[in-house]
Amino acid sequence: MHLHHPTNSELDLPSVLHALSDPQRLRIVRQLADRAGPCACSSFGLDVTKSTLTHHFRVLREAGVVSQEIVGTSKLNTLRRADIDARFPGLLDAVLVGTAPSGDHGPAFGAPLTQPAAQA
Amino acid sequence: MHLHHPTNSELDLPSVLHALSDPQRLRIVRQLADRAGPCACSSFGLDVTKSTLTHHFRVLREAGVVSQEIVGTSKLNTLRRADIDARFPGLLDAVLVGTAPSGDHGPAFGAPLTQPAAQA
DNA sequence: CAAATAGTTCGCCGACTATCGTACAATTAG
DNA sequence: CTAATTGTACGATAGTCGGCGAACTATTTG
Repeated sequence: MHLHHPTNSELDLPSVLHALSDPQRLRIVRQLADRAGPCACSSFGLDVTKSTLTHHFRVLREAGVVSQEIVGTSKLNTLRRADIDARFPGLLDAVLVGTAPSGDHGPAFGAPLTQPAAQA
Repeated sequence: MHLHHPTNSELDLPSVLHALSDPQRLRIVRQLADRAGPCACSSFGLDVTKSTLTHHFRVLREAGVVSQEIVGTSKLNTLRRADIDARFPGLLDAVLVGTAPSGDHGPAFGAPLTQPAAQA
């Protein structure tokens, strides 16, 4: 099953900005940038259910912000940094700077990397 | 009547990105950047009604992207470039580069860049 | 096989969005 | 005073969005 990823030249500025305009997705992108390696969807400590998580990752992928690869039962996410930089130079850096932990209500994503619901 | 403008430190990244994630508003911002001077709402050649225009300018103002000043029957809009640059360095430049006329259906109204008010 | 793990899919909800049209207000020009 | 110009306010409408839960698929592991 091939997940659809927009090509480099298909990247659309309004779509990318929209993908980045949600706080949850912004947290995902910042963590992805910090970690600089593929991460499973469930490893971001977001306080939303799995289905909502699926939704956000699809928005990010369809806008071309992340790429996803299925490995086992996981879907590994990678920031498409080079592609976005090539098409919209400086955009990602600016967004990441503007999302710096200082001014952010940090979710302190050190502890609860588990789903809020769906377990007991 | 004082229009509400968020202060510099009230600028919120998701809100700004959301304001910029609409094609019409992106056109407004690009033109504002090109002209580098206050312009009335109706001088952007957008193919939407006046009420829709009012809506878009309100979104831009409430996100802190533009400032508005009432002069006569007009409302003059200015890009809050310095404020945005201070809070989110590089963001506006990146967005403006990514909005270059190449990929846009250029409005091509090179003529009426005149300010309706303030002179005659 | 059975259980656990990781995501997906679907339907639903409430809230918001972009758009319109009509009616209105305020200022400027004749 | 009477237009004309510029924008606002107020619905209304069709659509999107973020969120949930429940049921499902697929893979890995005991």
